[in-house]
Amino acid sequence: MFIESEDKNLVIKEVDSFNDKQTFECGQCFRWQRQEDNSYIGVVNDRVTRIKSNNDTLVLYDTSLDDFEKVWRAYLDLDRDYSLIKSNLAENDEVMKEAIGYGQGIHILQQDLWETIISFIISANNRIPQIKKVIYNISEMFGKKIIWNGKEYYTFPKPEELVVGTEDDFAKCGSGFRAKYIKAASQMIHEGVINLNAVREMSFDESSQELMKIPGVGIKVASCALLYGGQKYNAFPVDVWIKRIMHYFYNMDMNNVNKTYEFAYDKFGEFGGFAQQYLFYYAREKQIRV
DNA sequence: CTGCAGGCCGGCG
DNA sequence: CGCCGGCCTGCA
Repeated sequence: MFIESEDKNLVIKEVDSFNDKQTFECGQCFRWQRQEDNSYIGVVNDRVTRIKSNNDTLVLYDTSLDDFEKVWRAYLDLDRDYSLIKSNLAENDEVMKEAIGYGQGIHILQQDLWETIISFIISANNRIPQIKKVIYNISEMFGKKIIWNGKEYYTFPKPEELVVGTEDDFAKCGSGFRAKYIKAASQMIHEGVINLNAVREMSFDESSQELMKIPGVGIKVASCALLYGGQKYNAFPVDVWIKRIMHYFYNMDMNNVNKTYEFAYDKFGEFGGFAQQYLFYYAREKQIRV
């Protein structure tokens, strides 16, 4: 991988399999918006960028090299050996080989743990467009305004910024019955009842137990938050799509989620999170139904 | 108008 | 314990 600076843009060449659509639309993030030219604009921390991938080349528009090194390089997970992960998962598993073929360019973004906790609380029994809308509204109401290329964007509010919000405020953002969970999560994390720095150091089992002390956080929400925001790569979030595909591919019982979690943990181990992403993307692309 | 979405909670057997 | 109905809200 090497980086060229052209005008105000950065051109990253010989990237290890990064595909923008697959990465931004595999269900892990809610703040990337597809543009008319199929590039994606996203907000991370207090930075904004526009990204377009083309085979092994990645362009970040209106982005400085300094920001790339400080934010985007790690966030986009550009230094990981995805070829190694894929060959490990595909070994002796025709099903995974097939799934990987559909999402070869998926990267697991290294997001902020606090943001993923709130985002996936909002995701419960909800639809993706609505989840995105609620997160945008919350950012607009409680985050900081950023001007980028003459347009307004909003940071995702930090715990101290969100904790001042009332349940009613969150409901006005469209979060529905999850408003009380957002309120509780903000308080518990801001007051240190849940210490995210400590959570980051824990194993997946310990950290998920810790996060599930937050109302509105069950095993699925905890797994998502920890995989996407806590770099716990053995997490294997089981949602409806994963239930379907695990039934379809591995003959798992649709209504025995615990067994699916056990099976995935044993089978995929430290690569569970990556396996989940390939399976999820495949299931959605192929619209796998029971 | 019903049904339902990337789950979770609480009450019941 | 495991099971199951209900849940904000918006959209098909």
